[in-house]
Amino acid sequence: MSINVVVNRETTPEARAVDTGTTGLDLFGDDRSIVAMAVNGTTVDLATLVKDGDQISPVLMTSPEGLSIVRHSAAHVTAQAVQEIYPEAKLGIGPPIVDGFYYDFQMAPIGPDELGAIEKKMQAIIKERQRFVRRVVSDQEALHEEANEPFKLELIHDKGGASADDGSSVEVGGGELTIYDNVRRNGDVAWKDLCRGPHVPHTGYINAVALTRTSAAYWRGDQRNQQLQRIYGTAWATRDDLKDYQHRMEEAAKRDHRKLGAELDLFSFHEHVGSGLPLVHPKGGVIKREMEDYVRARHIAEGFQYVGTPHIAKEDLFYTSGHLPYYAEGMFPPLDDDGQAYRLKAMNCPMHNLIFSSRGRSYRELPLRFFEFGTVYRNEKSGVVQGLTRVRSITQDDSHSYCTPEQAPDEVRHLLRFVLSLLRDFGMTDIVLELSTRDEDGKKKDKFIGSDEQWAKATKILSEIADETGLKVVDDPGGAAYYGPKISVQASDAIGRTWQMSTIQYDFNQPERFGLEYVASDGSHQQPVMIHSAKFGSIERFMGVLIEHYAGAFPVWLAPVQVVGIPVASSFNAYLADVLGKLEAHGVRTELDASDDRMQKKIRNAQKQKIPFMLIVGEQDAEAGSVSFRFRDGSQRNGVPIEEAVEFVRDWVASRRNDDPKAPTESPDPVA
RNA sequence: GCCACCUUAGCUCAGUCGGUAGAGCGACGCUCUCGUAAAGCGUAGGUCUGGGGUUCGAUUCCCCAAGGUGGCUCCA
Repeated sequence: MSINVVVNRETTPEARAVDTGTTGLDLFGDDRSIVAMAVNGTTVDLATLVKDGDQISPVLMTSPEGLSIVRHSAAHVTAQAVQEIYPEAKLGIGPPIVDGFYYDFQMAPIGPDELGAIEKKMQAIIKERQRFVRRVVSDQEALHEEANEPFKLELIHDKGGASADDGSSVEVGGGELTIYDNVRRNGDVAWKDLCRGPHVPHTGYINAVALTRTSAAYWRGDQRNQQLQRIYGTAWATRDDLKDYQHRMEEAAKRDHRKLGAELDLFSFHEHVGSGLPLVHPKGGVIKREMEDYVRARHIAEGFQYVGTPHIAKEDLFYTSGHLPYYAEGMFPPLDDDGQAYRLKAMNCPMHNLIFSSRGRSYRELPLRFFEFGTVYRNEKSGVVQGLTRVRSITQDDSHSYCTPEQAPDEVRHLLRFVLSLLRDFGMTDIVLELSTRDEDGKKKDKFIGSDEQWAKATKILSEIADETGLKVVDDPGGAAYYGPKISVQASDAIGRTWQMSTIQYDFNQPERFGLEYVASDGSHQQPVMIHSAKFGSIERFMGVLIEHYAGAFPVWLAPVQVVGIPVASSFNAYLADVLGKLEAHGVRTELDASDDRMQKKIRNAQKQKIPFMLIVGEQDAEAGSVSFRFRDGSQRNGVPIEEAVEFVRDWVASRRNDDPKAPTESPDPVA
């Protein structure tokens, strides 16, 4: 194996001791390890990197570890630039994160306008190629050196209390305190920061960095603490990588469901309705209806019974369920009707419980599965609503399975398999499971009800079944519902962002609260276990995710308009209308573009609407009794006899396939 | 809920250092009847998000509200 590296032997004493016999190699590190960081340079054999028994770990700048080091170093340069411009700014923490880094400061609020000046200063620091020099200090020295940095002092006292998003401490670690100095060529220390490291050898390694946004963030992520100003940036090994990243962000913005929702006329929001309350337009309605129809049919096939419940109920019901007071702040305030308080429902389970208990239940009926599209209302805080992915009226494809304790594991297994198969039917295949459990270290223990034994048992069942799927399972301690642990399904969209979709929750509390029971085979009264599950989580969110997943180019079966007829001139309208009529007889959704636009313009419009089939007819097709296809990918299939074309489209629509129709590729040279 | 930023025609955006506004697309009308991503000409369309204040005068400056964007916190 060989890597590309560049040399500077003066970085550390350890590095100086290594003579690799090559040029262009930069070594840096600390007492425990020496690291060679590679950039685009000459190729060096790794064997030459071992000297006098020292093992040198090579880090490619483009590797995850290398990028993380580069980003963390970029965070330092950001902080250095900020303190040069705003000397009163106090340092929080500055860890690397996915695709970049941030640094928190206590300072007057800044906005995007200030970022340009900071970036300019950073470029100057980078140009100076200031060396990052690691220094081990005693607690006393650290306290003395960081006397002007109150947040760092707090970290020194706590020895590493602050953690980055990934849970690791970036400031303090390994049992000893270290300070990194940024040293100029002439030996002056330009800046320093309490930091665990490691860092790149010098600031010149940070050659592709950009500040991206500002924000406020609570010190140590706790709402009770003061808010600091956070500056986010992105950094990459090369400028090309940075450009690629920026390009990816632009592409992601293009498929933003909020933008596509307007462009494709799927849904809208109106300030007179309220934040987070979507209005579904006819074309969005088609998608919603197709989703619901399919999901309803699948549920019925899987043994669920379709039920219906009202949107409001007397407040007492939610006290019985425990949602009040546990979930009070997520619910809308009470509606008063002559002294009787009603609430908009924030969940469907209490009402399903009442259907269960409406008559005596036998063990022979179990598992009993109720399902509905229940719209629930959650009073999300003003800052959190976002497009369709975070709304205040949520249509859940909600089901509750009531079963005997013995049946519970199989029911969970059944539900999980069902959920995964449904997601696959919608083209979502990149799936990660999350196991949300009670917070065992007790910080929020009062948020959960039930005995330790119940929790342990339920958690064990879910954990084992999650593992059975062979999918990646991520732990989410403290993320459980108040009544029990849950498995949630995170699906990735086409550009790799993950979204929480489905959820399967094990509930031993509500059956007790509602006094649910069934008569067992021995005549005794027993309490069922209840399993909540939502397959899409919310129809709205899933629709938003689907829009982004397909970038608006829905598979044929979901496309609001499946076929558009485009006449070359208006004299072919009647001919096309006839063809479209044949398709509609098979349930195909069609439109005829009879506008005054040129054919080219109509194609452009259909293309922008991402309609899967364009049927084009001019004189040639009209005379031949045929039509010509143009597919979304731009490919064509011309002169197709009408009957064949109708059959082709009909079959495609009926198949619910998720791939995209296109012209058959030419067979590769049949004669030769 | 917190911080920053944003809100001008249906959409995307100019503009006014305080003197009540403009383009492109879209819509509508007319002409053209055309073979695979934008024909030409014309017309209509705005209490410059809402309310209050400062001012002779506010779309522009200040305050409040609503809605949105990016984060934080939260998310059954």
